[in-house]
Order: sequence, then structure tokens, then C-alpha cells
Amino acid sequence: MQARAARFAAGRVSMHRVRLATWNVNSLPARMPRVLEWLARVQPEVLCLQETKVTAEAFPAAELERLGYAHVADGEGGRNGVAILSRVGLEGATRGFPGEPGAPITVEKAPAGTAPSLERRAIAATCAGVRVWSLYVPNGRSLDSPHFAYKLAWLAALRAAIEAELSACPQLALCGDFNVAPSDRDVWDPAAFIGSTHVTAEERAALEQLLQLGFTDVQPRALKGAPFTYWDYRAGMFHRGMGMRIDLVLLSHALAGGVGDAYIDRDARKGSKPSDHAPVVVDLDASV
DNA sequence: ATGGCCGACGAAGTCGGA
Repeated sequence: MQARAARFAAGRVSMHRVRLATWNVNSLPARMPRVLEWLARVQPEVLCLQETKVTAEAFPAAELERLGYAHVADGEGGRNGVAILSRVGLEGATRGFPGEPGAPITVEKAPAGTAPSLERRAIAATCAGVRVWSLYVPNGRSLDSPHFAYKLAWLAALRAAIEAELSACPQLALCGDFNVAPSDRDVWDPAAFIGSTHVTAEERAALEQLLQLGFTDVQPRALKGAPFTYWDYRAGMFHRGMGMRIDLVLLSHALAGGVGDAYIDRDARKGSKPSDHAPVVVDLDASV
């Protein structure tokens, strides 16, 4: 910090405002009209996307470039897929992370001995001095599913990779759909989730161990109602306020002190053909 | 109050999501 202060005094470090956002769009091709409208309205410097459901080759780059956004993306079509959009530069992109486990193989669909397959759930890049990760944590499906063990293993491996990343990049932001509600306050009715994924002690412990590396779980304000980021499409859950906060922005201590406004853009969940998730927007000060 | 919605894939019905 003293070194940074000295560089700042010498004029080689400048503080700048970064509007950083994360949004599980549930298919970028299907969501492009909403995403383009949202970018033009909210004007984030950086947007992390999850569930893009599009390969890197088919990524709709041209329409985003017209709004001034460069991108890095990784995807497999059909499901999963992550990306980062930035209008303040993108450097040093990495896909996945060391030690990342693969998804369980459905026995009926694969020959015996088939190796678990890596999914496209993590991408990182440096944007204006901030190391940004866009993460899509596995769902887990049910407590007795192999996919639940995969979720926990994936989070444990992520923690190990992030521990190394944090020592190299003090200004570090972990953004995305964590598929974990950090506390009972983060679901509309804790009783309704007993026996379900997203709220178990194991999942919350895995998230807590990530936080204990030195991150703050930014608490965004709600535009209306409780500060949830996800509402199921079914049964009018959104209009009944029956949601969850599972999309998170975790900021390293070097960034957490510079947070200005932080909010969940509930309006993006309204209207025609919305994603089932709302974007989380965080204004922060970073230094270059 | 997860049967009930939505998207992908592919061209009808499943799967996955959380």
C-alpha cells in the first residue's frame, strides 16, 4: 500500500471509477435484445456473463463491439458458457483453472472409462487493473446426486486456484452465479429449501472458505422488495417476491474499500423475455 | 408453491436449470 501511495504521488497511479456487473443471462443468443438495451442504459465498464450457451466461435461479437465492448468468451453451445465484456480493456485472459474437476458422466450415455468432461464455467481477464473472474458454479441438482459432490469439489478447487491468483493480483473481483445462497436471509423462505441444494452447510462452508481468503461479499441494495437476484420462471415467483440471492460479487480487500453504489437491477427481470436472473451492479474505485 | 416456465436440441419429447 505504501508503494502504491508512492507511485500515486509520483503520478504513475491513478484512481478510476469502474462500474462492474454480473448477469446470468440464460442464453446470450436468446437474450441479446435485452442485453444490448441494458448495456446502453446502465453503461457498465465491465459485465460478466454466465450461461451464455454459445460457443466462442458463435459469440455475437459485432453487436457488442458497436456499443464499445470487447469480449473474452468460453462456451460449449447448449449449456454453461461464460464471458467477460469490457470497454476498458481485456488482458491476460485465462479459461478454466488449475485443478478444475470435470462433470460426472452419465453412465448410460458414455462408454465405460470415459473421463469426466470439463465444462465451461470460469473465465478471467484483467480490465483496467482489476483482475475479473466470471464464474458459473455447478448447480448440484440434488443432495444425493454425483453433481452435488462435483459442485463441492469444484468450489474446493476454485478456492485453491484463487488463493494463488490473489497473491498475484491484489485487485481481484470474483463475479458470477455461485448457486449458493450465503445465508437464510438470502432465500424467500428457508423452510421451503430444507433438503434442497444451494442452502446446505457444506455449500455455505465452501463459499465461506473462499471468502476467508480475503474477500467481501458485496451486499447490493434492492430496487424493490428483498435483495434477490434469481426468481424461478414458474408460478409467478418473481411477482410474489419468492427469490434467492445467489449471484454474487466478491471483492478482495484492495477493492472492497472503494465500493460506491451497489444494487440489483430488478427491472431487468421484468417485461418481455427476461432471464430468470437479474444483474448485480457494483461501482468501485480501482487504481492502475 | 419445483406439475405450473424457459431454452436447447431438433422437429416431439427430454433434459437442465435452482
